[in-house]
Amino acid sequence: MPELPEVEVVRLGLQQHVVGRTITGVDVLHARPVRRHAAGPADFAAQLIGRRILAANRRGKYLWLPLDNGDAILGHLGMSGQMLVQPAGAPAERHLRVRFALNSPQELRFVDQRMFGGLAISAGGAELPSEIAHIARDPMDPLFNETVFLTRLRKRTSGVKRLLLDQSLISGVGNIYADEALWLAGIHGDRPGNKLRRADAMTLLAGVRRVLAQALAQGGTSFDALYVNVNGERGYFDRLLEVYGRENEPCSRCDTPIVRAKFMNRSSYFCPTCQPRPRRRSS
DNA sequence: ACTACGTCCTGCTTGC
DNA sequence: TGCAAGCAGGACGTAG
Repeated sequence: MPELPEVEVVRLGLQQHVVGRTITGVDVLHARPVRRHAAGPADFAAQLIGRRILAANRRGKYLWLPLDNGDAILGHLGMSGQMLVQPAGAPAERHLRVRFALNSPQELRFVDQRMFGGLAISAGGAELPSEIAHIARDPMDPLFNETVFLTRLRKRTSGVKRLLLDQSLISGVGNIYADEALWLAGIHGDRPGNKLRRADAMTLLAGVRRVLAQALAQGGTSFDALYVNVNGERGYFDRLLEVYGRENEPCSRCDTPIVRAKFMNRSSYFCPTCQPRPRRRSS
């Protein structure tokens, strides 16, 4: 479940190991992850041969690699995507989808079990791919406009959890860190945005920033091992999590058992004492 | 413009 | 033991 901290860890790894390299070969092993490249897998590969990678950038949970012809490789890890830097001769991973040979002993591999993620070429997208122009800046971005965010948030009628997951409003937050931030702020995710006082909204934003920063600070080791664990078996964020995945465990603030609820076909975790449910909207 | 819901994927876990 | 259903979930398309 890569969210901002995990994607940023990947970006840093790409910056270190891939930027400056030239692509000498592309092997698309499964068409699905390049589905957003309309011209198809063969064209995807052909266009990239010989291109040099100039940088590794991120907007929200999207990554892009600007190329020396003004285009960019645009990527999203989805739920289970990994960017791995491996020795060229290393055995193929079970879910290896795309392999990039480089002018280097190492190659770049896109591995993705569930294939919600993918790669595409963004024409002229080196600066910022037009495909992700609608994605808001993330709250750690120096150019994130706090005032605009707070104002927009407090005009919306949806529950704040849904709003935190709206990447056009604020990017980088997923299901896990949304729950953590709401717990930090003591706000229930069902509270409508337009029912938040400005101080509540600011507390919530502070919670988002705090949990993202803490997770990022813990996140450096995964890519050093050339492996980003996105399947949750051994996530090193586990010990930081206060509510996510902790159903029936005592809240660290008040000992009330954490509750799990269904939300948007997925789970939400919260403390019913620290995060009281809003009064139900009369219909 | 905003809201809400369904869909895409695979593999692990759960239940009968 | 076997099989099916449930579950995980980010982003997008669609309808209202």
